[in-house]
Amino acid sequence: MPKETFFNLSETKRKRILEAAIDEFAENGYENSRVNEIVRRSTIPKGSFYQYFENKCDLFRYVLDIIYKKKMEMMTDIEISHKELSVFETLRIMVEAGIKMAEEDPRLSKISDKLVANKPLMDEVLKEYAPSSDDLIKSLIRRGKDNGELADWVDPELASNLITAFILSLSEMIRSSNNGIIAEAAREKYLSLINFLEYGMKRREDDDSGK
Amino acid sequence: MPKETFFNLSETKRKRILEAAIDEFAENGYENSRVNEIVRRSTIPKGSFYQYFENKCDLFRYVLDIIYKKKMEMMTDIEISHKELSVFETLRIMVEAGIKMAEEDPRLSKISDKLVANKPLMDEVLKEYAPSSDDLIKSLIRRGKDNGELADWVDPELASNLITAFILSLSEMIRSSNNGIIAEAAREKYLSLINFLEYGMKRREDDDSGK
DNA sequence: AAGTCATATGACTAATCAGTCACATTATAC
DNA sequence: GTATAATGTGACTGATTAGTCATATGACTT
Repeated sequence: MPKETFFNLSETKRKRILEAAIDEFAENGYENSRVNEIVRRSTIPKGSFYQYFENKCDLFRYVLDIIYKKKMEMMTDIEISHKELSVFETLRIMVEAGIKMAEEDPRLSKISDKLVANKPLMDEVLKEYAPSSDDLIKSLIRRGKDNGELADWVDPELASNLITAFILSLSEMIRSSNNGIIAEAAREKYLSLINFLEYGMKRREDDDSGK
Repeated sequence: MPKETFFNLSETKRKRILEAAIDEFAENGYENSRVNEIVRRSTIPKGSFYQYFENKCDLFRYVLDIIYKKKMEMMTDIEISHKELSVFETLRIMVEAGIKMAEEDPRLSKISDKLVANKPLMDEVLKEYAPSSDDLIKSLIRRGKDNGELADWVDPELASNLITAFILSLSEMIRSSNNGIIAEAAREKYLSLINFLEYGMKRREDDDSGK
């Protein structure tokens, strides 16, 4: 968490610093982002940076926190943790929220994508957010298998990797199309791909599929 | 390509340098690998390194070349470019070759996985290996759509991303299981996942699926 | 006006790189 | 044996980092 001094700053200055940080993290990911650059872009002296933040990591985690809260905010009205929803309904909601994020501020979705793609860093961060070693999607899959929604042959580890990967690649497609029309096409692709996954993974009455 | 001086070296020394480089690249990927470390591990002076190679990139591309040739070698007996094979038969062969690689030398498969996961670097490298901007899998998908093997709704870009991602995650699973028995389980998962993809993506007689 | 405190500042340190270069050693030629 | 060329060598350069610190500024207190 940033120091008190940061929160004592005027909103405009705080915004300026955050914008610079988000730009830098979105462009380069955590490891390749440079404090010097954030400092240059937000026109604050380097010394001040370390008055506001413990270190680079401190600022990064703060940005992640903002992203996390924004994503959660976008999902609240649909009450994602509600048990009644099926695995794929939940996925559809998560995907819709992701698209909304990517449209609203592509930089934020880029930062989380870059994080998810960086396995060791992601594991580090997950330790804080998720008590178990499971991420959101993996636990969703587990629940689906437990309540018989998903076919027996589905491997939670593998399926969640697959789903994560496909969300990532779609998210990238949306971002690379700064054109709203193409983004609409990507939304359709998202949903058709979830249909595809549902079609392949759901448990059937005469269950023996996939194997 | 390494300089002539490198190829004039005794085989043991050349091996030692290559082993050190493969270790380093597998552990850290291209960008985070350090020439200093390669030099230290292979107990050659830094100056000599630059007598043998133009620069770090020169050595990396040479290692990639070795990996590429090894992978091709593993696929030759099955003649992958043969037109008769279906998309998913080809995929199965590629996956089998990938598993063989990962078992034989996990470091090599780790290097290529790290490369594939690094989009900008991968694009750079692809320019040299693939004349078009398509990688192997994307052109495979295109062929499958052209000859009516795959359903109309399949998007080549998306499908190849998806397949690449799932091969990556399985490859990682195999590597993380240094146990042969678990590797065998992963092989089964690989194949069942290709079945799953085939099941979902192939064109049906009464075609309207997935959409 | 003097004192006290939080904040501002940018030159500085120390580490880590890739890559170079002047000089040393060894092999080859005559 | 001496000249010439090829190789070996590690200290060095220059760039780029994250993070520090001594000092300056300004605001508020008495």
